[in-house]
Order: sequence, then C-alpha cells, then structure tokens
Amino acid sequence: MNSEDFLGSKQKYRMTNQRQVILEEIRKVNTHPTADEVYKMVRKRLPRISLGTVYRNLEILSTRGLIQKIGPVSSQMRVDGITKNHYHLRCIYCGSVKDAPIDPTENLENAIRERSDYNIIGHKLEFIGICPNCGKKENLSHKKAEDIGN
Amino acid sequence: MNSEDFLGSKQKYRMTNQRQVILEEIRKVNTHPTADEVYKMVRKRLPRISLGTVYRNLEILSTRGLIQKIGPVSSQMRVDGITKNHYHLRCIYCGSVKDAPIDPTENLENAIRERSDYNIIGHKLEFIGICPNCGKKENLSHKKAEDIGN
DNA sequence: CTAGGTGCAAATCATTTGCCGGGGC
DNA sequence: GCCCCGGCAAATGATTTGCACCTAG
Repeated sequence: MNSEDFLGSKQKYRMTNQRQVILEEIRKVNTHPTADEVYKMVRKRLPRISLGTVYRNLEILSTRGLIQKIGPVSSQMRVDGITKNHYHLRCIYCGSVKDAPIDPTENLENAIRERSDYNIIGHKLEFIGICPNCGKKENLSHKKAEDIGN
Repeated sequence: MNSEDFLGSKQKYRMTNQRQVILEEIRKVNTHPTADEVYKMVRKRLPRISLGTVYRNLEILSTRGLIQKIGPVSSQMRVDGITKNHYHLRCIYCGSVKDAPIDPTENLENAIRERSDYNIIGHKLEFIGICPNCGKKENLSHKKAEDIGN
C-alpha cells in the first residue's frame, strides 16, 4: 500500500510552507475536499498561492503517503457492456481495466446498511495492482513517478 | 442497483442506429473501452458519427442500465487526510464523500491474489447511495436524470 | 407538428505544464 | 551551483453544450 515502495522515487522534497499549510488544512476538515476546495481553504492563509501549486503539492503529498487521493484512479471514464455487478482490476502502470475473478457479495452492502443512514444502492470495488505484463517491464527498468496513474 | 428505478426518468428513447451500433461494439469486446476507444470502434461502421454523439449515447445507455460506467463516479478528484486505508460512502445526488463505518479487510485482496497473476497493492471500495439529507429531498420531488452523477 | 437525434464546432471544466525568478543547502 | 519551488498564464485533454437541420411517429 505504500506508494514510496514501488514508485522508486529518488527525489527529496522539502516541507515548504505552502506544502505544510495545504497539509494542515486538509487535516483540519473531516470532509474530503476537491482540489479547488483545498485551494480556497489554503488561500485564506496564503492569498497568493496558485491553483497549480495546490495540484503539484497534492500530487507530492499523496506520493509520499501523507494524504490519499479518492476518485478518478485514471482520468478517463470507461464503459462496460456487462451490466451485472462485478469488480475490477486496474493496473497502475498501463491503466488497463479487467474484470476481477471474484464474485460480488451482498455482505458488504449489508454491513454498511446496519451502520449508516444512507440508502445504499450499490458498491464499487476495484483492486489496484500491477498487471503481469507491466510487472515484467518494472523489473527491467524503474519507471518514473509521472508515468503512473493515481 | 437498477438506475431506472430511482432515476424517475420519464423520457422515451428510441433505439436509433447509432445507439445500436455503439451498444453492439461495446458488447463485442471484452475490454473496458474509454469513450474515445468506443468512438474509434464505432467509426469503422459509421464514419460520420461524432464524438459528442458517442458521449451522449453512453450517458443514455448507462442511464438505462444497458451498459455500466466505470471509474470517475464524479469527475473531480478528492483528497483525504487520513492515510490508513478505509472505505467511502458517496451520495449520487450531492456527490459528497464520507468515510464508511466499516473496517477494511485483507480478505478481499487475498481472494484476488489466489486467482490472478496481478501484483495486488491495494483496493478501493466505495458504496454508492443516497445520503439522508438528499433522501429527504428525493421524496418531495423527483430529480431529473441530469442532476445525478454516474 | 413535436420531440428526440445527430453532426459539427465551440465552450467548459479539471488538471497539467512551461517559463522564470528565488531560495535552501 | 544545482535543484527544488512557487506564481502565473497558457496548454491540454476529456467531456459537455449550443446550434441548425433532420426524421420518426
């Protein structure tokens, strides 16, 4: 689960003021802000910060495991002709998506229903990993962090 | 799980030729094509189709439950200050994300490891539902399909 | 005739990048 | 000096939308 391990990132980052403030603001709230919301929050303390800086730092902070990105694992929508619920397997290197060889279970939804007041209508489970094909390449040469989705 | 049930969509759609071809092409492959890939596939049979039409029809087809969208449930990335793995609860109406009151399990990953040759490094589980607040509104007036993410 | 459909181009939205000056080590 | 950094604006990429025409019922 720790990105650092497989990213082979050799860079050393400083904890700059902007970076620190961004991190503090994210930790301060118990919501899951969008990049733009983070920008707005941070700007109250650092009025001259730019949105680009926020994005750059969110990227770095999540690479370092200090925060976590939710949502778009890769930026493109994909479609699936099979409508019955099933799980997916996504490769962090090539971004490909395959069906996971495991059947969905109602148990998960039931567990949530007991504990929350949401009207649950479904769930999405996605496994993140490295596909055999990319796994080979990975052993030969370490890819740069930028090549990797999420 | 069937979108039609809660979307309250009153529109009547025709199964036009373009729509039909798009659906056929998606069903023909066992991959999970992006919108652009669908466009390319369909264009072999309907050279004059536009990307806009593809998007419009993917939207309609998934609203009708004939295909399924994977990935970006809503299009914006969100961040999370809590780095230990946990699950999320997303409201289809307002798009808000909360932490799910259920602890992650290694079982899921282990199940996959036994059955696939992927190097699994994590998993994401997201419950889709209607938050109590939006649930109230929903009862008062049925929202239009466009208001609903995914 | 009315509503849904389409192609096309322009617009929008989130995110990324290039440039360039500045500061830490 | 080298490299990371941040502000800014411009670029990019995916998706959406406005417009004008078309066609089925």
